[in-house]
Amino acid sequence: MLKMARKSRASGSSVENGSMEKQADRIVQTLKSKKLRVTPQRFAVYANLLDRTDHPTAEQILHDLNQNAPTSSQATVYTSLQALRDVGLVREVLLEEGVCRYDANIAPHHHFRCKSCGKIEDIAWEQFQGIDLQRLRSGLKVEDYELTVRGLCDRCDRAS
Amino acid sequence: MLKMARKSRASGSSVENGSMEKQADRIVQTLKSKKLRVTPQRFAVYANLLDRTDHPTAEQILHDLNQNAPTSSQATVYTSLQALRDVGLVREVLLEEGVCRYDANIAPHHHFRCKSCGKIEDIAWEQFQGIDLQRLRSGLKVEDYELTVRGLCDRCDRAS
DNA sequence: TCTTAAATAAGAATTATTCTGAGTTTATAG
DNA sequence: CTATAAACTCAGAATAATTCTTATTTAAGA
Ligand SMILES: [Mn+2]
Ligand SMILES: [Mn+2]
Ligand SMILES: [Zn+2]
Ligand SMILES: [Zn+2]
Repeated sequence: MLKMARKSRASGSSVENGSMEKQADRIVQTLKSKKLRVTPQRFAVYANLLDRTDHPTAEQILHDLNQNAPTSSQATVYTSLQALRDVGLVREVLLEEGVCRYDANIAPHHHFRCKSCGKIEDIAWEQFQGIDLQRLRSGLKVEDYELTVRGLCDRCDRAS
Repeated sequence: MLKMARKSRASGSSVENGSMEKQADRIVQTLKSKKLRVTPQRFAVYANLLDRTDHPTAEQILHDLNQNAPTSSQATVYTSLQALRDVGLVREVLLEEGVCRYDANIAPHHHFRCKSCGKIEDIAWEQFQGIDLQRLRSGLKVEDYELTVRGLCDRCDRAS
């Protein structure tokens, strides 16, 4: 069970290229910098999330990780996600009722969700500069904000 | 069980004032206009939601309605909310993981959520005019959007 | 290498929501 | 004012997502 993380840190086998190793090292350093122990399960969850941009659910991550060899239990995927969220390495994205999605992109950004296929896409922060939060009711102290845009993605728009 | 809706339509008793009646009539008309049958339970759910601005959960509505006499079952509160949402008379507000809140304010508006006490407050649509959706990646067809602002409310800001 | 606080995992528990099916009610048409 | 049929309600069962419990294992520092 430990193999994977070990392997990523040890100098790789024949087919592995250097960039994957470097990425693994970066993940290890990131976790350590947050005082999180580097376990194979936690590593796998975070690496998986960093590797995708589709804002998966816990269930989808679990399925993806265990699709070949068993890697993490359900409970561990949930607690890994909580730990990663608690230290600010991942955030949750709430756009549908009863569905909690996760995102390793912690830079401020907005989201677009296709009403037809459910696809979620990041919108760069710079896309919406003009937002003037000063005009909010006085008394409210703003810490952060985010825009949610809904509509049709390319594919679904064409199909309809 | 039927009493409440009947009473609201019949010419009122001694203590009732006219505006409550008118409000009840308006609700009845609104439901009819959406081709929803006017049942006491559905009326109660919608009236309750129109009467508050705190974006309650289904559970909170249920509790509120049944606090004196039994009014609606849990299943009925859920299906009433679904029916009201399906015809566009209420919308759901998703700001916390695993919590679905409801809102009878269907005019476009934004939300503020206090990170400390969880209070949710509406932000008028006009507050943020400057948002330029044209700058979105071409290919995405925008249908609507909403801003979520997080921070501290008056009370929590003062207390901290 | 030793030590131990932290993490994992299987399965039970909890919680929110939906489903089922039998009985009731609303709205309408005669 | 009835009769009728589709729509609705409700109790309780079912489902699904997430959390909890606890015994066992492990990462990482001394
Ligand atoms: Mn994102
Ligand atoms: Mn609102
Ligand atoms: Zn789509
Ligand atoms: Zn507050």
